[in-house]
Amino acid sequence: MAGKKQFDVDTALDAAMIQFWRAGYADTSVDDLSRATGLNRSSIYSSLGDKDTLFLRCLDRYAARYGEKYDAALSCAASEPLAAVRAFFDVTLGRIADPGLPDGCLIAQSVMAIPVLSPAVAAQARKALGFQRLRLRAALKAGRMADQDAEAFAVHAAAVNQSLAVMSRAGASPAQLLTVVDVAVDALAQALPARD
Amino acid sequence: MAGKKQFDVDTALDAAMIQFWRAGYADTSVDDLSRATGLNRSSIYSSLGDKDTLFLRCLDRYAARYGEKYDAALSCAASEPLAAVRAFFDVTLGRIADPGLPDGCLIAQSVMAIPVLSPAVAAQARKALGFQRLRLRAALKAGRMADQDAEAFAVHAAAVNQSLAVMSRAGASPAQLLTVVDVAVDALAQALPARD
DNA sequence: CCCATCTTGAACTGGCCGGTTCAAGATGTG
DNA sequence: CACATCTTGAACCGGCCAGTTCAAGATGGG
Repeated sequence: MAGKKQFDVDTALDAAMIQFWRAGYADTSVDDLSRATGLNRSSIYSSLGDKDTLFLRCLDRYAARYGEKYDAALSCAASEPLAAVRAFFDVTLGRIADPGLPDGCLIAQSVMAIPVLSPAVAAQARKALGFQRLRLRAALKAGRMADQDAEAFAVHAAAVNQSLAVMSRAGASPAQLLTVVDVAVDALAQALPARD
Repeated sequence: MAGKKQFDVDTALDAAMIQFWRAGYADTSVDDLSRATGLNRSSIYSSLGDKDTLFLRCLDRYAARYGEKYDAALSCAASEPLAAVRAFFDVTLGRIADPGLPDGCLIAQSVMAIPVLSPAVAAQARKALGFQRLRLRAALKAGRMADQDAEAFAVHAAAVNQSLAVMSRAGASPAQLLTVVDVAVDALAQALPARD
């Protein structure tokens, strides 16, 4: 297995991302990454970069992949704010329900570890987290919701979304998480007409 | 400094708790704990136990201290569910606003790290997290709210409360966190009459 | 005054950490 | 076949890790 061909970098990045996602930055060693990707230590350094660089790439990858899904869900129901929020939550619930993926959320988890992360990684995590709220706000405004309402709703929905990561990490059942979403959407539905 | 007297164990436990709270279990070494408490390595082992035991004690300490505050806040406004929920959030906001304490929440942070914690610690973290919801539910039921409404409200408020930990960890301003709470309480207020 | 008691600092162990280097071998090309 | 290219495995480095042990010293009680 040498000469001119290579392993699949994308597959390796996915494996590394899942490892970081499951165990966090601090509790993932280069050896863990080697085992997770099936790559040699040397290959990781030569092809994926050092631990910090690799984590940053995984964070970007995670943000890009699920960011697209959130965008797609929000835009499909852009004209109906409640449906958009529901679709937004469904992306999260779907990801959590996937048995092939770790619980929680790589971004929320990284944010919780900010005091012990490198400045570059911390900044990226903060940025990724903030982007969720901006996505929501943009979608709600696109649904012709008033600016300040869109901001308030986005803040609230983003908050509930983050709590799903915490609760799933604690082993909450899909039914419990669905309850959280239902109550949140219900509360927003009740608040919506009162604000119009 | 020897003979028959001792250092203050409570003070040392507080210092250890804050260290774990700031940096997390994985990123806290016994040396860090030694520095944080001002105690010698030997003294930590002889007086506070090994790292796992000490972390468990800190988790208990955290849960007991803030659990009492949540209970007190909830019971002061037991007859008025919305006021109780508001008082509940105020405890969290107050803790976050305290410059002498780390951001976030030790329990939420520990829950996020469950996959890499020892089973005993993981179970304790899960238990402590679940207790928040039970507190809220009990208080709401004491305020004569219907059982299923109390459960739904408790789930929702606990979720928002967890998200405050994530957001404060990301460096959110007190004003932003207050917005999250305001929107949540507002949404619950809108939903409340509709459910009566 | 003297001794039992407790703390303290330091050293040490065995192991894993992140990171780097290098020779050996597999591979496809000419 | 011969060669250049890339991967691979393994070893090594300095450092930090958790955990343990022990002699020296400070203290208070008798």
